[in-house]
Amino acid sequence: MTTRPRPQEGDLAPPEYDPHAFPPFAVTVDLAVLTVAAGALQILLVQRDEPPFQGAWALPGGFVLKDESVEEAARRELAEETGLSDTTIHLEQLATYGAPDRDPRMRVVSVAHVALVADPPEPVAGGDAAAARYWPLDDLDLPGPRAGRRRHDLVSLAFDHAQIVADARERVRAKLEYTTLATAFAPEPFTLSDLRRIYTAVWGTEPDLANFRRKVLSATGMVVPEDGARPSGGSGGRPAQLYRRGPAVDLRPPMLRADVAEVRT
Amino acid sequence: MTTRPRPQEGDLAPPEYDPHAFPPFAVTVDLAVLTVAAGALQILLVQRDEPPFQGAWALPGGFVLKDESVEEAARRELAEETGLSDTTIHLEQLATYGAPDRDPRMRVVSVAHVALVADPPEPVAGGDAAAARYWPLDDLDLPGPRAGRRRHDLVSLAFDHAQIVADARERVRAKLEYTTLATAFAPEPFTLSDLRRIYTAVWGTEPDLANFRRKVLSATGMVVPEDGARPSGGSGGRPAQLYRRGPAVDLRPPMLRADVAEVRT
DNA sequence: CCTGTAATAGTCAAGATGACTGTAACTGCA
DNA sequence: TGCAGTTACAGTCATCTTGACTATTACAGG
Repeated sequence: MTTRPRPQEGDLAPPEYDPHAFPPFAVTVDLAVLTVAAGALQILLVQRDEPPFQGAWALPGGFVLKDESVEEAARRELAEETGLSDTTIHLEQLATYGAPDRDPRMRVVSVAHVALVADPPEPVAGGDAAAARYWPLDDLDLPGPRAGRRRHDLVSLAFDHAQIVADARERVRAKLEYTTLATAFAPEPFTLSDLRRIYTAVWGTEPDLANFRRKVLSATGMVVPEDGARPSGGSGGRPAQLYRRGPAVDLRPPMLRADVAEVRT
Repeated sequence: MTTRPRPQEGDLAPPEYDPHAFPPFAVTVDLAVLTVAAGALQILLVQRDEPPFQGAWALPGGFVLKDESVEEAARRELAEETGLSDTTIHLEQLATYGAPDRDPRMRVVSVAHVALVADPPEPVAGGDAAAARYWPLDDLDLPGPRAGRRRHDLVSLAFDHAQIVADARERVRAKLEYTTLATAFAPEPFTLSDLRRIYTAVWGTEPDLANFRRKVLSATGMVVPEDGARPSGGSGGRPAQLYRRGPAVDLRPPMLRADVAEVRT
């Protein structure tokens, strides 16, 4: 049995109820705000204005306040950092990161979230950030196999945020397989080519054009055709049918990536 | 902008570094320790010995200590509650639950984990628990559709633990589809019938016998045959080939459940 | 009106799945 | 010893899905 630390004063724990001593933690939310732009998966980062990791790029985030839930804190930070207060934005919990030394200042447990936005506005640098912008994930120094880029060309991230970004990417890659989540990346209305470009950007491989169409259209409820106007492409070629997001959330059977290793460690 | 609470004294946050005020939280881990026994998916619960929810059944868990990671806390609690200190036990993070009122005593954020154990020993009731035992999930009052049981026949859980258990079940059901995780429920060595009984218990539906065999055996690295002894069944019938867990973790293409609704909200 | 480009439609073989039927190897009992 | 019951294992066949292609259609621009 491990020894428990001594009791701690705190206005949240009335003495008559407090059953045990407990160590106080700061709880934060970190946001992996992802979008697809210029054919690449991109993520919102803010440049830190103060130590530690001053000048380094980090995920936006902040403390969970006294009277809000973790989910509410994530929505609030998302609105503050992106200007997107839309409650229809896809936001889901990713995982919680709680190594004792992940923040040198104090004991912080961070609940990371993934948000998927279509066509976001320019981000605003908040109070504690020198700058804010979207970065292609291929430009970041993330754990795991790097595809032929030298390390010093890559942006390195503060704290354990590289791990969080890598986990977020894997989550999204997997979810494109067995959910209709790709539609959350596309501004409405969209064409099937738009949707395929999203898969290409996220997976790094290009699904076969005709088979992709067949799969998406046969998946009931993934997309619904937008009747009426089907504007000209603009760049030559036959104008495409427009679609909106459908009510389905699962994609069954899934659309599998080709090149995933069978054995993972 | 929300007003931030006033600074708080704490030995973890040296004043010269502390950049912001932050509200202190207790951080706990909750464990959903699952096993398959008597043809049913079962979960380890402890009976609470003190208020709130005195006498009610709850998930085992405890505080994350000052110098351990969240994962270490989960492993420690798992060993304390089940007597299983084996590091090979499958333990993964589920989600974090942080509603402000989830514990009436104080502000607690809990990182829930799922553990899968094969053939666990009798649990020991720890210091703050009156009893500890495995319960079939079908006997618990969980959110979501209840299959023809009257509510007052069911055990209700403390705090938001019913939601956590429901989420844990859905996680495990889904993971049996696209990973080889079912083997974690089976004591080694096991037969293919043992493995099929696990799918039956977790999903609530019985995969076709022959097709299940074909799928598992054609999935490279899911199981490896145990050569040598193939003991008699004991209960009549042809003795079965024995297997051990293979190195593969993913099951591609997945083995899909039949009856999942296409549209989820 | 011809050419380039992108969208859409269809074809065909290979692979995977669902629903079966048949055979083998054991135990227990008459 | 042999028969019935039980479980494991093997194989078949139609259907569904996928991967890899090949047309055809509808536009823009010269």
